[in-house]
Amino acid sequence: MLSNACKYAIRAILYLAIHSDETTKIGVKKIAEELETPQPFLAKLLRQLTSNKLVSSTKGPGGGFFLDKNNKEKSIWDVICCIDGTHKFDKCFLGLSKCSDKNPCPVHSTVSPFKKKILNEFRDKTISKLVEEIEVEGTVISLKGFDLK
Amino acid sequence: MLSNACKYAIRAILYLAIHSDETTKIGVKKIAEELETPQPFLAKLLRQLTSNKLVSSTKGPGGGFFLDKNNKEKSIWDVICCIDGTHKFDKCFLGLSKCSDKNPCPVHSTVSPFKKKILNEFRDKTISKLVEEIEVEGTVISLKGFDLK
DNA sequence: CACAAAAAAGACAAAACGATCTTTTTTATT
DNA sequence: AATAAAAAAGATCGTTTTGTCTTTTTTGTG
Ligand code: FES
Ligand code: FES
Repeated sequence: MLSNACKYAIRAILYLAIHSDETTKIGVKKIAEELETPQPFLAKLLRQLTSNKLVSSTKGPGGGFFLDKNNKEKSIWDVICCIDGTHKFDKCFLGLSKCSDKNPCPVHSTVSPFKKKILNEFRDKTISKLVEEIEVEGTVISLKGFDLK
Repeated sequence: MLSNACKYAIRAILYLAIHSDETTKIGVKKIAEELETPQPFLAKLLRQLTSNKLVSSTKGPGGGFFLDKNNKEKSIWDVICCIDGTHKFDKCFLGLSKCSDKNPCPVHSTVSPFKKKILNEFRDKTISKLVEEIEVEGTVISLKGFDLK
């Protein structure tokens, strides 16, 4: 569904949403370690997010990445648009150029409701709202330190 | 979600399910034209499907691809397993190594139910059942000839 | 048998994606 | 001013995916 890049980006944003603010900035190195993602790759993604106003950053010693008030009002959907673009969600599951109720493919009726619902949730829920949920539900953005067998 | 290859394969199988049988075989050329897919690429995929018993074929003049009784009892899921493998459905939406209710990621609760539902439908519905539906509902596996603006 | 039609097989090319590395710019601290 | 820490920028590399091409094998037909 999403590219690796996009998954890293979303997790990084959530990490920043939880652990950073205007006065607590975090460097790529730390983020990459915590999320167990390739560091230079993540750096590039963070740049892209920063230039699209989804993440804030300051250079120099003590600098790093963080989310400000504005950034926290963005949504997962904004991140997806920024990194992957929307076409994956527009396209038909079987590769027809357009997914539409007008000329549905044979799996349209099973796939389409799902797509719409997820899309709405991703679009409507702000990062800060999502972080609230994370704190309540105890969900997880990294498996670092987990002992999976 | 699915690779291009897999989408082509599914559509090709559905095409064959509708238009072929033991006595009416169809060549790659025709199939590729009707589905508007790259011909040599599709040929390779059909070979793969054939060697996995999802499609039947005969060589020589008058030969071609077709679905026999057995082939029509397979499911979309079988095609996906054959071409893409299952890992895309096992993996977490945000890229955590395992998607599980045990250590859910922040979007697990919105994504997971749908994944399960779709997976079941793909697994349980045979190709022949699906073709029945296609005939009733008038869904479409190619946009060839459609005038989309 | 000779021929032609078709799939089977596999080598090869191009593009997208994933990831790394090096250099430059900015800036806080000494 | 010098230094060092950090992001910004961009060049580069490897792999996977996608797609093409050529050759071989099989087989029905005249
Ligand atoms: S038309 Fe294929 S998923 Fe909607
Ligand atoms: S754990 Fe992420 S989708 Fe299930």
